[in-house]
Order: sequence, then C-alpha cells, then structure tokens
Amino acid sequence: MADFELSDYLMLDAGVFEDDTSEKGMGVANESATPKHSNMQKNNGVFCLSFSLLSCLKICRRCKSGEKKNKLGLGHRIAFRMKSEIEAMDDGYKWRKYGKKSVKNSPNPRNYYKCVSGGCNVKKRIERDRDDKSYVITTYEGVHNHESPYKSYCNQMPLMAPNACISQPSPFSSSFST
DNA sequence: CGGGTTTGACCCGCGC
DNA sequence: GCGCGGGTCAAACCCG
Repeated sequence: MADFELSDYLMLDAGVFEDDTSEKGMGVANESATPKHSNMQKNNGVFCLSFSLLSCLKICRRCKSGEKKNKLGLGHRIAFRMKSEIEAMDDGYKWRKYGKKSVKNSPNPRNYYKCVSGGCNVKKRIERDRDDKSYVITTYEGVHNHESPYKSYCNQMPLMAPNACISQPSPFSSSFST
C-alpha cells in the first residue's frame, strides 16, 4: 500500500500564512518550511487530507483584504509537496478534471482540476515531482466560497475527533478514486 | 442517459 | 513579429 506523508508546503503569490496561534507571516515561497501540517492518514486505500490541510486552506481564506492577486484574479496560490503513490487525493472538495498537459523539462504530465461547486472558481494543479516521482506537487489557486462537504460530513459526528472521520469511508472520496 | 474523463486544438502571455 | 510553453476549451469518449 502506498506510503504517504506531507513533505512541504509552499505559500505563493505573497500570501499571508498564519498559524492558528500567531500572526507569523510568510511573504514568499518557503520550500523548507517545517511540515507541521503533516498528520494525514490513510484507510483502505482511500486517502483523505486531514483537518490540518483543510485548516491551511481556511487560514488562507482569512488573509487580509488588499491581497495581491495573480493574473487570473483568483487570489492566493498554495502548493503542497507530499510523498504519495497516488496523485488525486481527497481534500474534501469535489473537483472536475478539465485538462492535462505535459510540462517542459518534466517527464510527468500536469493535471488540471476545477472545483465543481457552483460559483466557486478554485482550481488546482497536480503533478509529480520531476526529480522524485514518489512526490506529488499539488497547487491550489483561489479561495473556496463554500464550506468543504467533507468538513460538513465530519461535523455531523460531534463525538468523533476531527481526524477520526478519516477512518470512516468518506462519501467524498469518489471524485478521486483511481 | 447523465456525469466525468480524455485529448487535441486553441488562446494568450512572455521572451527573443 | 514570431515561436514557445502554459493554461483552457470543448467534442468525443467512457462508464455506471
């Protein structure tokens, strides 16, 4: 079965990345950041990103107004580099694949996904690390204008620890099943 | 039959 | 202006 660990996260486009208990900002991409959001788990071949990753995305949403946007006007980008045999992992949102491109200087194709939720124009790109195929680089672009259905699912189980829901068969994993 | 994926074509920005 | 490369579109295809 696949090994799986979050290696690094990157904060791109001069976003403000706040820890839950501090106002520490990271103005530029920080590829050597400590993987403090690394408690992902797996179950029966179905991978789900834990609340740590979801909180990362939520934290990004809290970024101050006046933020610098990219050329597409989608706002922040945030990238994760993680060790995994599978590329399409369940992060709690529902995505639709809309493109696939081979990238120059990389033997691995890049896959393009859009969030299928109405009015939400968040996109993500998934590609394998050109230097180490055991790593997957996932780049999120934009901010969700809706809650994760995965989170809602977990909120319906108040007696369970947040990560405990990962051990349950996620109803949202179908969008990424291989 | 409907929804998701594939894939070639097209568009656009950037560097020369 | 031209070529290249990345990103997106959309028709065809696949599958439940």
